[in-house]
Amino acid sequence: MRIGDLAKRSGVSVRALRYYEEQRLLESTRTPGGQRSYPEEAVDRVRFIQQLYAAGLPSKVIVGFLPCVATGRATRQMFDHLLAERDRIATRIDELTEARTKLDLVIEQVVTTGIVAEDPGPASAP
Amino acid sequence: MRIGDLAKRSGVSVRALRYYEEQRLLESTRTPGGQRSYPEEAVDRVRFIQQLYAAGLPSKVIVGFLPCVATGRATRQMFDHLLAERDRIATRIDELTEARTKLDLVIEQVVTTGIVAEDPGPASAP
DNA sequence: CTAGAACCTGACGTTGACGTCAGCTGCAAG
DNA sequence: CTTGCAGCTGACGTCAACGTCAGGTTCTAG
Repeated sequence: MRIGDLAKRSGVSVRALRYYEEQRLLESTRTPGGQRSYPEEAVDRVRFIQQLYAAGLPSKVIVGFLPCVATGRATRQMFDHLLAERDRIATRIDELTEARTKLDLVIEQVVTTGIVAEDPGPASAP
Repeated sequence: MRIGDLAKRSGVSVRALRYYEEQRLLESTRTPGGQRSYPEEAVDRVRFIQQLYAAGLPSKVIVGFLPCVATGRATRQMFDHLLAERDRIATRIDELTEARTKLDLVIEQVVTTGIVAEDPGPASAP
């Protein structure tokens, strides 16, 4: 598969894929002409990388994790790191849940207080 | 309350608070000497801002929301915007949950496959 | 009254994940 | 063969949310 196809199938830009390679997150073989070629599994791998990015992990951390993912083995240090990041994500989920709840409150407030036709202005009495 | 106290109490840096003011997220009165002074509610407000930041909302969007929060009123457009952001956060939560699940799988894999004393190296058979 | 901690503005630096542009090359179709 | 899209490298640009430094002012404890 060529880089443009992988980009479309995984939903990221061509530039992003080259960046991932630069960061050693993604490998490719090359055609005799020097063009990148990817196997099918690359699609899943890119999606996985995107998920970890979305979870707030920087590329250097992801690079450290990929061997564990591939082999199922890890040093003590990497294992602890895995646990720590898992907890960080869990915490993040809690924060987001709280934020969503607060937004829900605001939305409900707006619904019961009323939707206004024009700009409410700088919050003074009519 | 002075800026240093607010920083400690809300857990953000002094620089961040000045930045919030610059972005019109936070107001302050000034002492005759020109120093910022905050009321008690500022602590909650800063925490709220932090939560929205953590949820991935950029400052310009937050600025738009603050009037709704304060007044409970919104234009149709702002209301739709609120709903959209709420959904974005919900989606984000789902993504994070999936990422956590995947990390859990990796962790379990490592636990059952074994923790290794040294660097596992470039993934070859022993 | 004075030392020094806390504050002020203004401006430049940082970081990560790409976007974008330039200039060149590979490759499949007609 | 040539057209032209897709790909290549290299390098600079961007954007947000601050960090940090300089050079000066205000506040407060003693």
